[in-house]
Formats: sequence, structure tokens, C-alpha cells
Amino acid sequence: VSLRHALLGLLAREQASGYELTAKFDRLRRFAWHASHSQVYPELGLLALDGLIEVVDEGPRGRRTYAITEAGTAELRTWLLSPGDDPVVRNEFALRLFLLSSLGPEDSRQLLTQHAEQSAREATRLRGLVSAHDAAPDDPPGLPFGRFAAEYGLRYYEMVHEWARWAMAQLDEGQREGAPGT
Amino acid sequence: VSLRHALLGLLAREQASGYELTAKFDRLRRFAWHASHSQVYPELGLLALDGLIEVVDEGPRGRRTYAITEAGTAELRTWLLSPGDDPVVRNEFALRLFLLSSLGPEDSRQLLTQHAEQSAREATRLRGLVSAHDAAPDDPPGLPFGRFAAEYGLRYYEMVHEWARWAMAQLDEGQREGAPGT
DNA sequence: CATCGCATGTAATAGGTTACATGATTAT
DNA sequence: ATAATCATGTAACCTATTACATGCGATG
Repeated sequence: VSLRHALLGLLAREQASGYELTAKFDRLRRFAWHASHSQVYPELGLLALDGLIEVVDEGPRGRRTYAITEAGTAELRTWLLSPGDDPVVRNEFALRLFLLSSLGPEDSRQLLTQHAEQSAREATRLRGLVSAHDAAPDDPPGLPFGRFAAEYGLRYYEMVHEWARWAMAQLDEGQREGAPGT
Repeated sequence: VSLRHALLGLLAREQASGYELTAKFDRLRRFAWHASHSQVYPELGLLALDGLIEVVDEGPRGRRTYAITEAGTAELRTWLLSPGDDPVVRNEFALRLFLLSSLGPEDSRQLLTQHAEQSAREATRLRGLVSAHDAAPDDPPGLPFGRFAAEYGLRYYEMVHEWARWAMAQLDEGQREGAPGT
């Protein structure tokens, strides 16, 4: 049940309302996790019942700001430091990359080109955010999710880009010989 | 509904039974997708009903081997070549990495060390498989999921490893100054 | 005073995991 | 014989998405 721990982790950084947490998930979605508000609100209620978080402020339109409690911090720490069984990743983008060799070489090349461009765009976007941040480390805004996370995202998309270019080169080579190694 | 397309993609490479497809998902799980047999078998039934796959062989203990049909190939191609909306990734490993700055610097360093080692191990394992494959490209076995996929996995874990080392260096630097930039 | 964004909630449906259940073949 | 692996299926439960529903507060 990672949603619990994701919420605890977000609240450990800073207190927030369900609405804000939902927005944070929107920025996490391309890298690690996602949850919609219909999942967030009930789970916040349960976490509060369990004493892992608490309401620390009530604002304008029914807004409740939650903060992590000591018990919550302990629970989060335990989870983060526990080994964690072998990872299960769900990544439709990667799935498409893996299945691409089911296509003919022309289709594959088209797809790879598309993915190479897409990942390059993402990388460029993140590079911009990162260098803006490094120039003026404005603590709250700017970066999607903290400096470490941004660096991770940047390196991830750079990696995908390089991989796609490599794969295209492989295709070209295969073309000139025989079977294009699956 | 990506399960359908994942199954179509796997069957496009080669015909297989539900049992074999389930095993393939086990090898895909750390990179792209997963499904258990209780999901696979019913979905194969539906795909067959829709004429996207068909039974081409019946073996020993009720074993049915499926193959993709022309309609299935067309459907897969359409899906693969369609742009695909912005990716949603679910990756508990990455989630842990992102939340790590919620911890104190000592805990963070411990976690990063752990992750650096884990990703190094994975990278080494894949590097072994890849070079064995490149030496003797035995088509069916050896690689977890094809040469392109193995390369992707390898580069992914190398990237995570480098990132973890970079993050640790950042921590050290932050230590010597003030706040460790989130 | 109208529209947009903030803010929360619930219900219906779909997707996915775990547990239960069965039995045939192969290897030891 | 016995155990391990192959092979499928279903039921119960949990997780997650989409749709429905409501209303306050700020901005133009």
C-alpha cells in the first residue's frame, strides 16, 4: 500500500491540503507515482484516524491542512529504510519501446524517432528548470519536485534519448546485414 | 487498457500459451509492465473472442497456444504508432528515491548507498547477459526480453547508479555548507 | 455577476492482486 | 512414490480511474 507512504512522504516535506497533495502527484506522475483526488481524500482520513497525520489548520472553503505526526514520521522512516522487495514498474512508455520490435523496421524507425524527440524535449525542459534553480535556488517554486528528483528525471530522459539513438543505429546496421536482432 | 496491447505485442513476437505469457511478464516487471495469470487467462479469452488472436495449438495439459491474427497485428500497430498521451509511471523504487530527502542526511546517505549498490548489481547482471548475447546471439534464450530491452534496462540501472552517487556527493557538499537543497 | 480556480466528497466501474482450487506431466 | 513444474481457472478482495456532485472565494 504505497499510497499511504507516498502521502506521508509528501507531508514530511511540508504540510499540505488534499488539494495540494493531488497537485503534487500530478508532478510526480511521469516519474514515480500518481493518485487522483478521489483516492487522496479518503486516504487522508484514514491516515488521520491512525494518528500518522493530523489537521493543523482549517482554511477558506473547507480546506484542511495536514501535517505528519511523530508516529507518521517513524512509520515513513521504517518504510523508507526497509529493503523493499524487487521493484514492479508500470511504464507504458517503456512498454511501447519494448514491443517496438514487433513492428517492421520502417515502423520501428518511425517510433524510435518519435520517442527520441519526445525524450529530448522532456530533457530540455528539465534542463531549463534545473539550471534556473541552480542559478537562484528559490526554495518553494520552480522545480517539479526538488533538486534530486529533477536531476533524476533529467538523467532518465537523457538516457532514453541516447538509447533511442543507439537503437536506430542498430536498426540501420541490421538493415545492411540480415536479421535485426530482436 | 494496456494489458490487451501488451499481450498482443508479446504474441506478435512469437506464439505462446497463457502460462508462457505470464512468465514473460515476470521478466518485464522491473522495466515496463506486469500481469498475473489470473489477469492473463481471461484477457486471452476476450482477445480471442474479438478475433485479435487465435488458438493455433492444443498441447498436453489443456495447454492452448495462441497466435496473433491479422486483425490483431493491425490493432497493435495502430496502438504503437498512436502518439499516446503523457506517460504515467508507477515505480516504487523511484518513489523511494524522491521521498528520501524527507529523511535526515544520515538516513538519506544510508538509503542512497543501498540504492547505489542495488542498481550496480542489476547493471552488472544485465551487462553479463548482454555481452554473453553479443558473443553468441542465441535467438530464443539468454536475454530477459530481447537485445533492445536489455540495453534499455542496463542503461536505466547505470543511470540510477550514477544518480545515486551524484546525490551522495551533493549531500556531502550540503553538509559542509548549510541547508541541503531539497 | 460571471467565470475560473480552489476545495472537498461519493458512487460506479474498471483494473489488478491474492487466495483458493484442480489436475496432468516430468524428473528424482 | 513423491515432488516440482506445467497449466488453467475462478472468487474475493483491494486499488485506482472516471464520472457525478456541490459549493466557496477571488478576479475581471
